[in-house]
Order: sequence, then structure tokens, then C-alpha cells
Amino acid sequence: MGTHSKVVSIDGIKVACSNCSLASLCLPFGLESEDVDRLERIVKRNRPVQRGQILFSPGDHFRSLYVIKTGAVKTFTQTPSGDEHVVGFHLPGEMLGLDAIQDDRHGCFAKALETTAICEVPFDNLEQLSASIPSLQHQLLRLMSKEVSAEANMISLLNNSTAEERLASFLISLSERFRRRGFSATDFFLAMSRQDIGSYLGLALETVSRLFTRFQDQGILQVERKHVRILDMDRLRGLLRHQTPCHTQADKRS
Amino acid sequence: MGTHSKVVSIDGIKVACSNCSLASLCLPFGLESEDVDRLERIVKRNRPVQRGQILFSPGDHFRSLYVIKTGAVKTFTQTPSGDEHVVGFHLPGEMLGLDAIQDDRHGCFAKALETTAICEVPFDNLEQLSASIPSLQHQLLRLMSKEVSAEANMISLLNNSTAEERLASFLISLSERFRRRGFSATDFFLAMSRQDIGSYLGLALETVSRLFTRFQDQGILQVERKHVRILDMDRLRGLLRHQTPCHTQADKRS
DNA sequence: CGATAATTTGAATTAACTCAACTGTTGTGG
DNA sequence: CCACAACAGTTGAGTTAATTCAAATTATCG
Repeated sequence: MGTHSKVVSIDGIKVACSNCSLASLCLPFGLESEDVDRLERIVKRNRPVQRGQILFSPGDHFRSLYVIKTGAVKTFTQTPSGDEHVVGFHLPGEMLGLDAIQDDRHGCFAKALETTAICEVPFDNLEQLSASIPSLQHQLLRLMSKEVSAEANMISLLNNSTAEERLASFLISLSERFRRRGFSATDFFLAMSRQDIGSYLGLALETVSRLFTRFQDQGILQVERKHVRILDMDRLRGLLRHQTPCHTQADKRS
Repeated sequence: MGTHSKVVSIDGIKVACSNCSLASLCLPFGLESEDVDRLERIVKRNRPVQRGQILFSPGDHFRSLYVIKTGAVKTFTQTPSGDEHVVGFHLPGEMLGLDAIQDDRHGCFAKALETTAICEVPFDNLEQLSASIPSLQHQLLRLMSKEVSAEANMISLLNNSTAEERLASFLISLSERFRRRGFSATDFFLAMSRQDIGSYLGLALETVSRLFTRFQDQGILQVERKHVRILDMDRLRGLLRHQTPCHTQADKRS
């Protein structure tokens, strides 16, 4: 038993909010360390979910917010005819389920794109704790506000951009998000398919494929299936110079 | 002085949250009446803004959330070249500025489409009050979550719909929103121009105009400039039957 | 190793756009 | 109060970016 509790404790230390490299993107940001400990106590850490596994489905009762620790998740809806519409891709430090607070039901599917570790934050507990920790309440509101901003940027992108600008914007967003998480900003693997990217950007998968080829021919990227290397970031950024100045931030989330 | 304070007091009664017909869509929803009074005390009610007046601009310091009492507002961004991209239209009971909590700056313009009365809710005060009134905190989170959901629906609409479906969806959304506010769901005036509608829906203004004409020719609508009458709601709804089932709610806000 | 799925590439089609002309409306100053 | 300018909306014709359909190629997985 001593051994068992020791193991749990080691596990606990390894994934504790107080040691988490993603803390600055997540709920603990701006909290005193004693308050981080209080937050810590309500967070559940289940076993990692495998590629293809569903985290939640539309209509599921909303109990918890989820934060990606490692891996990647896509959220999507489904038409009666069965085809998917990708709503978003979620990387480490990003939160899932904010749209479900509204009516206590999830509104989309969440599916792991690869093996993914997730922190589960029971929402009732989070609300109670937020009321007694002002900086936690503030950070929760900030994260929701970021989501609103990110989606507004997405709407703007879909409204006013060509296929080329959309893919460029998507790649720059990914690049920035990887950079902030300590990964390479110029050399990374796409967890999602061309189909998924197309669905997310409102493009046919063939269009996405053609654009990857074009960017490669122009020397902007080197693409080999899921592996993307950005060779000329300036030129990539140049492709979307005609965007609105107000939401210029390429990084759409935290 | 007695007279002066009396006038203010009458004014105050007339627009009080506790008497407001929009309370069920707004922050007071779910609050005990004594808590509504506490909320009431932090809300500022400035003189109405006139058509064309700007409420806030990108980069403005964020101090308050705004709720429309009467009238209508559009939010939009501007490209360096000066053309507008409409982000949203806001009717009575709808909240402005949620995207600004994130970084303490507004990210878009807000402009009155007609004479508009507005409640200003200083955000610092609202946060403090939320911490001591659990149901207020919950309602604020719910309103933000609604915004996230509404924007997700908009993204889905822009990603997967034809021009016809977009305009149908827009009209149904407006209709629902008017209905909940006690106005006619089938007979209303558009506060915004064809240009604005086009910008919001990612369509050319000519396309919007042509669609209004087509809907009229088909007997679905009767359109006369800003005046819209929905003659066949079933057929209008039928135009977007191929949407995703999860976010089926036509009404995008509250 | 074979089968299924993902990706690439080509060719034809189309929905929506741009450009352009015209009409109707609104508001302003002489 | 009217005339005229500026703006908002409609309609038409040609163009185009991205789609759909189709086929070939390349991974991935049991």
C-alpha cells in the first residue's frame, strides 16, 4: 500500500498543475501557488485516450471541461447524411467544452487524433472554486473570451479570404501554437487529414492538397504527407497580408 | 435638487433591471430579486446613441460590457484599405464586448444602426459581484458560452452553406430573435443595409439583393427595401434543412 | 501481401463574384 | 420647397476561383 500510494504520488507530481509546462496557457495562470493547489485537487486525470476514441458526443450531459495535456483532438458535428464538419483542432493547453456550459449538453463530437492525455475539470467544482478565487474566475473568463475572439477571427477568415489565405493562416496559426508550447515552429507533423483540414477551412480536400503542392513548388513549404517544414515564413505571412488589422494575431488561441 | 433627484429616480425606475422585459435574456436571469438590485446598482445608463455613432473602436481600453436595451448595433472590423467586415448584429438583450475581456482591448468597432439605448456594465464591478453571487457568475458564463456556440454555428454556416442557405438562416435567426423579444416574427424592418448583410454572410451585396428578389418571386418573402415580411416560414426553413443536426437551433443568440 | 484508405493530379462544371449600368431613395443647401 | 448630389438597391453579362467527378498513385494496417 505504501508502494501503491508512492506510485500515485509520483504520477501526481509528474502531472501536477504546479509543475505543468502548460500552466501559463491554462486555468492556473495568474494564481497564487496555494490556489493552484486548490485547483489541482478538483482536476481528474484519467488514462490517456487512444487515437480515434470519442471523448464526448452531441447531446451528452455536460459535467466537465477538458484540457489537452499531450496529443491532439478534433471537434466536429455530423449531418444526418453522415459527413463530418470539423469545428476545431485542439492542442496541448487548449480547453474543450466551453460551448456546452450554455445548455448543459455538448454540441459536438470530440475525437482524439492521436494518443492524448487529458485533464478533466468538473465544472460545478470549478464554478465554486472560482467564486472564492478571484484570479481563477478572471482566468476562466479570459479563456472564454479568447475562444470568442478566436472564433471571430475564424469567421473573418472564412468570410474574406481565398483558399490560399485560409491555408496560409491555418499553418501560421499551428506554427505559433507549437512555438508557444515549446515545439518547433517550422517543423511539425499534422495530426489531421487533408479532409479534416478542408472541412475546417471550408475547402474541398482536393483544394487543400493542391495548395500544399503549390506552396511546395513556390519554395514556401516542404511537405511530405503529414510532415510539414516551413521554409520561408515571411512569404507565408505575406500571403495573408490583406487581412483585417484588428485581429492580426496569427495565433488564434492563447 | 429635490426635483432633480426625483427625475433621475423616475428615469431609474423606468429602465430598472427588475422591470426590464429583457431580463430573462440578460444578466439578471436566475437571480434573486435582492441580487438583481445589487446588479442594478453597478449598471450605468447613458443617453441613447444616435444612428451612425461609434460606441467603441479597436484598441480602445476595455472597461465595460454593453447590453442593447432598444435599437440595433453592428460590430465590424476594417482593413487597411478601409473596407468593413461585419462581425455581428446586436439586438435588444444582446451583449457586446465579450471578446475584449481577453486582452483588455476592444477588437472591433461597434456602431449604432439606429437610435439605440444601452446599459453599460463596468466589468471590474461585475467580476466582484459575480464572485459573491453564484447565480450571477453562472449566468455570465452561460452568456459567454452562448456566444461561443453562436459563433460556432456561424462558422458552420459559412463553411457548409450556399448563398441561399446563408440568407435563409440569417432571416430565420432574425425572426426568432424578434419573436423572443416580443416583436413580430414575420414582419420586421432590417436595420442594416444589403452591403452589411453581405459582409456578415460572406456574400457580395449583389448576391444578397438577387436572393431577396428570388425569395420574393418564389412567394417566400415580401420585401420592400428594409421591410421584410415572411410569407411562408415552412418553405424558408426548408431551404436550410441540410444543415448539421447538432446546432440546429436557428436562433443564434439567447 | 493484399486491401482499404489517404493523397495527388487532371478536366469539366458552376456558384458566386466583379464590373457596369440603371433606378429609386434620402437628405441638403440654395 | 425644390433640385441635385450622394447613396442604396436592383438587374444584367462575363469571369473566375473553387468545386465536383474521375482516375492514378501512394500509404497504412490487419
